[in-house]
Amino acid sequence: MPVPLSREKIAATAIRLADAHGLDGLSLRKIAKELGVGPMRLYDYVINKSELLDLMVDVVYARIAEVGQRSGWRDTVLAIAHATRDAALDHEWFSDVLGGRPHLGPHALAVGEATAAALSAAPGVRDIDDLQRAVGALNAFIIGSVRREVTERRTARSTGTDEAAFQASLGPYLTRMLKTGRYPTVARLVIDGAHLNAEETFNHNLTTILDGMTRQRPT
Amino acid sequence: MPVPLSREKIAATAIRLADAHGLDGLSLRKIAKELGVGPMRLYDYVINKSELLDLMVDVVYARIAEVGQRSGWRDTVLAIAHATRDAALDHEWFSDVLGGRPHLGPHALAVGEATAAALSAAPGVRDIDDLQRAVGALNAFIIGSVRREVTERRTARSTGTDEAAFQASLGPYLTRMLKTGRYPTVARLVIDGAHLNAEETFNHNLTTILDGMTRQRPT
DNA sequence: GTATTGGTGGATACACCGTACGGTAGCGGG
DNA sequence: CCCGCTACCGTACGGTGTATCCACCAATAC
Repeated sequence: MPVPLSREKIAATAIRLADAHGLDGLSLRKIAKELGVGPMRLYDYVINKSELLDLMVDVVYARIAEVGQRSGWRDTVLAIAHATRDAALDHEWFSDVLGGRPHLGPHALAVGEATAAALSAAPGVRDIDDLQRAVGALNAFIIGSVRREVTERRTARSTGTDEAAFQASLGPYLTRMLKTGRYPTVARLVIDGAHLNAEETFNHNLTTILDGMTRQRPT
Repeated sequence: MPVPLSREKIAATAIRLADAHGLDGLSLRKIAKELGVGPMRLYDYVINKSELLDLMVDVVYARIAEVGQRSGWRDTVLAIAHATRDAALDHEWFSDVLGGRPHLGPHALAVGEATAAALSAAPGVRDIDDLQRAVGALNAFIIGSVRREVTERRTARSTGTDEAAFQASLGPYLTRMLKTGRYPTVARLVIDGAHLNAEETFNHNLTTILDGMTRQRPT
């Protein structure tokens, strides 16, 4: 009644709900109720739930695209990668769809364009085949990293971070598994390795990959 | 009646159905019907659907683990990576859960152990922090690559591979977008770049990343 | 002024989902 | 022989996305 509803408003409240209760807790009925409207009203603005998801995704990409162009190709790539990671940490559901559907919204395309343009200016990227591989590798790394990190954060939150709660929840099974001695290296990683800073690790690996793929290869 | 049902049998038919109709098309009711049983019978073997998913995932990891140990660390890593990719191409739903939940089944742990053990023998991986980063980078790349490839394959299948069908389905929107001139680099990639062999690209990028992260860095 | 039309918003309905629950039938022990 | 227990199973509930129909109301035609 006050404001007549719109795709933007629907996407915004959908994002709010998804942030709060996850993608599984998101339903058209709840969105409609939040907007004080019957469920079927949403279908005047959106074809189906999948299109609504695309809408939400592109809103997030809009925020990522805001980082804009930096001075050098490398700074641009780093900025986009970190912005993507930040966005996924703010909207964990974003990591659930990352890489799972084609991102064709205008802002997603803008981010893709900025990334590709930056990489095409990198040394070692000589022709379009190089560029395609570089874009693929970079995006693959970002998608995988962000997914892993969000998943880790979720399990950490659900089990509790401290040693005791961890031992109590996954422990009965996982510690038994590790005690078998069949997974010594994994055991060492689990026991010794929880203290690494996530952003630092992300940045470190990102740097390594950029270095690796922009190095001149023997033709 | 004939064979009294078991976790393995349930997982097997669940995998068959998921292969055929995707993860969205998978339901406990359909699995039960396929087994000639009431839906609630499954709950005698499985706590809930999520545990069934974990079961399915670990069956796939069992196949990946079969590649076993190779002579050198590098061959081992390559074999595991390719086996993971192959498994995801055989079971596309696998890519949907890849990285989206902790993989704690025995076979998943075995694969993780083999990967970590191999990487710990790589040059340039000096302490456990290096190892943790290396494992993270590698897994991130694999997860992202496989997801991307499966997604591409799905959209290609749904739109049709040939130029005409592609132009007809995504064309009206995507070609219009690209015609705006705002995404010149993406346009070049889309128009010129479809012919790269997927496995080759995967292998190429994988090699690049392994080279990058096993190179000695200045302390 | 009245009848008709068009379009808009809502309620209802359907098919399906995961899963909680209550009953029943078969079987071992007293 | 009867009782109690256990293992199984059908039914039912609350939820989902979405198609369809219906009631209302404004504006037009006569």
